[in-house]
This record gives sequence, structure tokens and C-alpha cells, in this order.
Amino acid sequence: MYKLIKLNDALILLKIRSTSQGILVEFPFNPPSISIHEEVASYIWQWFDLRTDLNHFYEVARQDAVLYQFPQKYYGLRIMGIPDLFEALSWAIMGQQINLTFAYTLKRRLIECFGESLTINHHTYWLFPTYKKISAIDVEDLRKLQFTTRKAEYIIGVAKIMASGELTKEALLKKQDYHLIQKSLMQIRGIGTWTADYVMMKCLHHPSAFPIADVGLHNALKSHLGLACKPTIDDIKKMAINWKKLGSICYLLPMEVTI
DNA sequence: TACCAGGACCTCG
DNA sequence: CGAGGTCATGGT
Repeated sequence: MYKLIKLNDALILLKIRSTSQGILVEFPFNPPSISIHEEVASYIWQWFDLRTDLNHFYEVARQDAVLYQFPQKYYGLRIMGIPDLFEALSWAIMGQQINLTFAYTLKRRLIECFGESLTINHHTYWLFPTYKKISAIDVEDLRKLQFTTRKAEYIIGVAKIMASGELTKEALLKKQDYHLIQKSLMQIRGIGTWTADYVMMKCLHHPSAFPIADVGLHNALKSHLGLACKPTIDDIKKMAINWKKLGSICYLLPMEVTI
């Protein structure tokens, strides 16, 4: 898998694969200075959520009526992160109330219209657009990509708040308290409970984040439990009573990332 | 062709 | 609060 990232204003293409030793990261085209290796490893840890202690999850899961199969069935599976706050927020907004196929189409159009790219050997790699770039465009620019007026306003609005410096990932992380972070995110137009929870889960890696209204989650539970129809919010609340034990922060030392 | 999709916001009671 | 309507458009 290839991934283009930007560190210290420099574009860096990563080639990432798994080996028996761990995750192997290579720089196929532009070997950067050694000094940047640590930053790349740090990015990978965040992205792959490598700091989360799965053993803690497994202990709770083994004794849970819904999750008991997970330690074996999905051994090693983690929640892939979205390290960039603007990308996480934008992606969540794009995915609000539409099917994922179309959401991916919108994301691709946004990236190919406003994102930076690097072309090597006739292959183009893209970066997600920056909030700075999006803060300077108009609703009409996104309407052309078939964003709804509402979504265009939301995303540009978020970009403007971030460009003003009033919203940063660092400041949110500093708050720590789940409800405090949720409240500050939900003050922003376009961010409701689902989006706030989704971003806390995918970007901030907050252990208490739980998008209980997520349709994907409902379908997953239906399929996992072999239900005739999707569980209601109340059903899920009952299932999730014991999952609150997972809401305490528990980090491991990172596993090895070879570069 | 209906109905649904990884919701949010607004109004009204 | 909580229910109900509105927005808005491609997928299946």
C-alpha cells in the first residue's frame, strides 16, 4: 500500500506492508533524512492506532455476551485512524445521511479538485485538501462536485474555523473529558452527536467515543447477532452497558515499526 | 420505482 | 426534552 504524507512542508511517499516482524515502511522514491524517521513512525502509530492496548479490550470482550468471539474472530484488528482533524471532520460530514459509495465519490472529487498531488511513474498520489485551501473557496465550488448546499456550508465553515486557529486537534486533546470535547465540537454548525463521536473515535482515539447512532454499526450488529432487523438505540444501550469498562485510557508501548 | 443512506437542523408542543 | 418535517441526491 502506498500513502502520500506531508511532513515539514515536504511530500513523502510511503510504501507500507506487513511482515512477520511488524509493519514495514519504505521510502520507494525519495529516501528522506534519518531525522524524519521518527515522525513517520509516529504518524503510522496514530494512523493504525497502535498505542491502544488490545489485551484490555480482549479481557472485557471475552466476558461479554455480544463481543465474546471478537478476540479470536478479529484478533489484531484495530480502529484505523484519520490523523488529520480537518480530514476526519470533512469525511464525517460528507458521509452524513448518504450511502458510502456516493460518499467516496464526493471525497474523491474533493481531493482531486483541491488536494495536492505527486505524480511518479504515471501514478498520481493525493493529499487530502488542507483547511486553508477549503476555507478560501465558495459553496458554489462544492455544489459543482454535487455536494448539497448544507454540506458545502458545513465543510467550508469548519475549514474557516480551523484557519482562524480556534479549532485544533491539540486543544481538543488537551480537554480530555469526553463530554467537554463533545460539547465543543457540537457547537460547530454541521457537527451533531454522530459526527462528534465519529471524530473522537477516528481522530482523537478517545476510548469513550461510541457513535451509537451509526447505521453501519446497526447493520454490523444485526449481521453479527443474526437478527431479523436492525437493533434499536435502546437495544444497543443495553448491550453496551459493560462496554463502559473500555472507556478508561490504557496505552501500551508501541509495537515495532520497522523503517 | 420506492426506499435507503455511517445526520443535522429547525420548529412546534 | 422529543417528535416530526425538511434538506438533498445517488445507490440498489
